[in-house]
Amino acid sequence: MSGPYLNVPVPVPADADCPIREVLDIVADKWSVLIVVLLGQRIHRFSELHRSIEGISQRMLTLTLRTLVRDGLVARTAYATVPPRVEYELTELGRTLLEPLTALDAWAREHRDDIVAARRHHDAPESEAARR
Amino acid sequence: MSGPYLNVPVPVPADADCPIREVLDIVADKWSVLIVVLLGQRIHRFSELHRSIEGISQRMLTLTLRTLVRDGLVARTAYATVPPRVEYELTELGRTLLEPLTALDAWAREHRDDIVAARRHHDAPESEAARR
DNA sequence: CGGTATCCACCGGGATACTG
DNA sequence: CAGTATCCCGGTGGATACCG
Repeated sequence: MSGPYLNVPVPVPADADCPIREVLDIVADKWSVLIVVLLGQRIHRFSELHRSIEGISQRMLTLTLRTLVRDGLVARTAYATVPPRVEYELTELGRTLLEPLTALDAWAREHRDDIVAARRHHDAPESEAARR
Repeated sequence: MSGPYLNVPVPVPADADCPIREVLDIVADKWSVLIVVLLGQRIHRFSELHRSIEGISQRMLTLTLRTLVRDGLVARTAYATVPPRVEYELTELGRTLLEPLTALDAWAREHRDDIVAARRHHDAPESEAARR
């Protein structure tokens, strides 16, 4: 863990069907990860998700959930009560995704300050020396 | 590792500034992860990246690299030769991102078949019984 | 409550041409 | 070689209204 580069077992991602591109197709959108993470904590009703995810529209919540169900990551259970009640939870497959997502979350927590610092340094007006 | 849910230490992601959303802002686009992964293997010249990432336009490669440099994940080195030569490599910070990305890649490799199966099952014409 | 349906604005991103 | 500049198309996703 001390060499200049981690020896990652990833081949060239430019291939026609490439695992990295596939996983990006699933999670690299605005809402999927947030939903999976929330469902990783407990079962949620539709309206609970709607309230918990600030800024999401009803439409996008529906569409994103539909895709997650289709991909086998989320299970949908509808109860024929009135008013209706629909619950969403992670499937076994969906739960396996929590591990890498948690790693990503941990990375974000550890390095958020570094990123903010990098941005500030980059956006600093021209010369890095000479302050007046 | 056998309970119904992994106990992930992620809080509600709906907060104003939330680590998960921040990391998504960085990697949840079409090209950033592919570039980081390629640079995780070795230094690349601009044209090497261009050839290695199938489907990327010169414009998007430039823009994405610029953002990655700004975020402190990638370092850019230009040599004043003619013709010019520009090399991109991961920074120390960028290399730390390889670990969670590798976890995500491993997940994709392990579960790609499950996802394909889930999709096929979901898209199966109506009734799961009765084949005629 | 948990959706659909419709309309539309925005912008990510491709194609192409040009430059230091 | 490594970009920049311009144009423009299509899909993502928000707002709103309606439905079972």
